Amino acid sequence: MEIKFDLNESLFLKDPQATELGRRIIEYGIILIDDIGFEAFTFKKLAVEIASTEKSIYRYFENKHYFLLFLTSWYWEWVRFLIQINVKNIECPRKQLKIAIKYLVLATAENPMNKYINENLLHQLVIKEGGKSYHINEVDDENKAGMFLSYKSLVKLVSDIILAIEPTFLYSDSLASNLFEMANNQIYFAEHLPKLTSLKTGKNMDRDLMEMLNYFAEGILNKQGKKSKL
Amino acid sequence: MEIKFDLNESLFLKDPQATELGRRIIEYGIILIDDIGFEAFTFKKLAVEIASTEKSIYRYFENKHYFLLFLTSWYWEWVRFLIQINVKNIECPRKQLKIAIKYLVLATAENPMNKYINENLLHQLVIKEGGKSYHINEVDDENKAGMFLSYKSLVKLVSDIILAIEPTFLYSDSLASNLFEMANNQIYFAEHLPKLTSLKTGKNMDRDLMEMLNYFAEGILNKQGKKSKL
DNA sequence: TCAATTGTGACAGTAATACTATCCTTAACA
DNA sequence: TGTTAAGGATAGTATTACTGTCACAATTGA
Repeated sequence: MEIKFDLNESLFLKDPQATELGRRIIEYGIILIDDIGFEAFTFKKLAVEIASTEKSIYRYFENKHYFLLFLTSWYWEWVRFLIQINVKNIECPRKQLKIAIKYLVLATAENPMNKYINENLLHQLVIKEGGKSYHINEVDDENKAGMFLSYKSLVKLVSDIILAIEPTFLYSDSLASNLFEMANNQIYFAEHLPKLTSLKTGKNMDRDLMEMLNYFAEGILNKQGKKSKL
Repeated sequence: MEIKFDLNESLFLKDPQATELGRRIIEYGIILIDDIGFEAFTFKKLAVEIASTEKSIYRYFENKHYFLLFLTSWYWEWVRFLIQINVKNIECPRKQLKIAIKYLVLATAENPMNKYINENLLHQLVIKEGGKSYHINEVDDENKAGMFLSYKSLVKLVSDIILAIEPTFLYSDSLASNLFEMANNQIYFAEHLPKLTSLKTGKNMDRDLMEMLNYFAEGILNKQGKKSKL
């Protein structure tokens, strides 16, 4: 099976999802960045890996930063897709939020849907390198060009669920974005800087993280929501 | 006035706080990174800026990554210092947490204490580039070498306050680190990706952010803490 | 007070990075 | 059968991220 997202066209020069070479760039690009890190990653190294040339990769992406942005956008689209289809037939918004949290934590742990995208590796990549896609000097220009639309729609989806739970809640966007940022951060900390988190790596990490995020979200929402719940 | 922190010695080759040139490297390094961003920043450009040479800067720092780590560590030490002295004579841990939140938000907005470090710019730098200091492939080695001790002690300080409020709380480390990450992130979003946050830029942003963080922290802690509060 | 050390600048050099340009081959398509 | 597009081969450039050597001035210490 294969899934294709309509990503913002500023992200690439030629849609890599549409050609054999493009898909190999994505597939082995993810593997290589995961392996050596985004700083050490170059199109030259990737070209050698897939037995192609630097120039050919430059025909798809202007530079490695846009490539990273493409990968993270694909990931965000994928998480949004998963949340959307799993939330569709649930009426209770509190249950919807639980489901959203579930899929933002283990988006990739189940049901790999693509021949050429390893969603697990991609999740690891977003955890480690995702922030670098928007912590850049050119953020305002790129934002104007629509390069962050995928992340914004994902946050909006969850923010709307939060508002359905508590329509007068003042911080729905912040809570939504923080759930994503926190999830990825706490996983990263657990794996590399364990003093900075209460999460422990291991078999139950995903489940524990889901519990933690639910606990936080419930606490924050109940504060104000008490009246509407009773 | 001047303040000097004892930072981990792995962070530099020669302590830049101790010499005139070292202090100029710090002063203009912060300005330059703020201006052009960490990716475009090079020791060559900084050398031109301060009318020195690339080689001289390399005598203080192995590379620009260690320089960033030095700056962020300095910042974390500074925030910890501020929280510590302002919390000292307060007994109520809930008030202590409020104070911690206050200083993590506007650490630098008041009382600039250094001739050669512009704490405001440094805060902006940490907001934009801070995550890059530990989202790197070498994180485990550098962690072993003690390069992240400053951030860890800061998180521990706040985590302990949280535990004083609610000794049975399971997520004190995660809540503490998330308060820092969230604060910086939400400011960055407000300034560059406003769809991702409920914060608005402007005169009241700091105050609003403090309120938001307090609201979140209280909600999360009250959940369990209710019994001990009544 | 002379010698040794330290800190810095001047300059040179290198491998890798981040591209850009040109040309050629092959496959596809019309 | 002629035309176009995709990709490979090769070359070239400015910049980056360093390392090495030497010279000089100021400080230190014996």
